[in-house]
Amino acid sequence: MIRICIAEDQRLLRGAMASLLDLEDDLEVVGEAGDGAEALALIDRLQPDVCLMDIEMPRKSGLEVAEQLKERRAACKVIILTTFSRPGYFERAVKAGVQGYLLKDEPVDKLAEAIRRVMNGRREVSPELIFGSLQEENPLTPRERDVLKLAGDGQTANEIAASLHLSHGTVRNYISEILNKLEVKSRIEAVRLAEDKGWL
Amino acid sequence: MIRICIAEDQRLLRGAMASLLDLEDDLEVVGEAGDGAEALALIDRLQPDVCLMDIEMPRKSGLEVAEQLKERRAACKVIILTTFSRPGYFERAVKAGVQGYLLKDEPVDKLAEAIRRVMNGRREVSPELIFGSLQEENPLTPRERDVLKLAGDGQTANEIAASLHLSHGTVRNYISEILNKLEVKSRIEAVRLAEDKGWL
DNA sequence: ATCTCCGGGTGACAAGTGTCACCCAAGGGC
DNA sequence: GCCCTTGGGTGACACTTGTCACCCGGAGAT
Repeated sequence: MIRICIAEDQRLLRGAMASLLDLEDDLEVVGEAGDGAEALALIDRLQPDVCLMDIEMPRKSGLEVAEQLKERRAACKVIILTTFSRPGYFERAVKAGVQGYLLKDEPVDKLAEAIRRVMNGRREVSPELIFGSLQEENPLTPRERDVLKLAGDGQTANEIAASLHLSHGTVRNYISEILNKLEVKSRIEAVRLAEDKGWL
Repeated sequence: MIRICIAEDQRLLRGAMASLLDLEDDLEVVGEAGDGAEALALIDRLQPDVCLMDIEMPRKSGLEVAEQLKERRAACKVIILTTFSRPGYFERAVKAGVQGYLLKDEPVDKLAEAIRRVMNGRREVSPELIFGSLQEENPLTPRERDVLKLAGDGQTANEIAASLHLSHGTVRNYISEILNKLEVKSRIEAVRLAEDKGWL
């Protein structure tokens, strides 16, 4: 019997997946979590074989949870299950050593099969990921990311400078550099593009 | 037997809901669509009793579909099923005469019940909507919305002016007005806020 | 010990942004 | 006929943005 935890913030989808997986003879959903922090606690307590993990959840993202599980050398395997085929997310997930990365666009019947295959030591990845995203890695340095995040909140160059203890001019240099790395003409486009790719 | 169509772009959720609803004796899922245009065609062809409708879908949003069904005086009832409790969406849905508006955060078991109640002539609305959103109506005029949308794509005042056949100065007046209606300091914040509220 | 790279900084310029006061024409209401 | 609102416009001002050329000091490589 494979013991499963589900971490997913949309109650509807979470409940629906749990009901369906429970119908399978060899699968058992032992716990459900509605956010990342809860998921981590649940896995600690229940020691399931595998966890289906959404990425964008309140309190702690699925990627953070996966990273922390890796740190603690937890036995629980992780299958990321998300809407987004953002290259940045995928890259981070792989580095966190997850066993699977599936898109919510996959048909339901693939789900149980994927879980079984992962339990047999295989890796499961939705094909879109390999094509679309690989090798399109994050061109932004950590500092540039900091700047861009704040710009995304609508902060002005001066405000960003204050938040980051930099000078006003330096911030503008960073932004200028970001714009030409991303090949766009304004902060707004840069923020949109970076968010879209999961580069934050 | 209640005949149901499901319009939802996430295949996983769509499939899961279909399987679960089909387990109920009095419900039958007769069709599934992955985008708005497909949904409209499907409803035309199959004449189901009720349609579960996501909002943010490719090609045509669930709100557009609902509006067009109303225009054609279609018999099919509509239950909106979405992640977003955006006031603007809810308002539009009500105007389009939908019978239900549920959040994907609802537990699964509510779903079948909601469908039955709607078929009995009742209205079904997730409680969050009433509180959070009502009476927080869109403060933007149609023209202001046009301007803000383009600004959201990263267009400059001049570009927006050209797209809308306005003068550069007028565009800036609009933006200035938008900023103080929305009580924010920059276009970026304005775009974020408006998108978040569903005011587009 | 020198060289080069890198994070950070400066100053100047052109263009874009936000604000404000004010203008004009077309309707609507009365 | 008059008043008021509405959509659009102008011009000026101060500030912010984006770009560019160039400077500085510390760390690594050789």
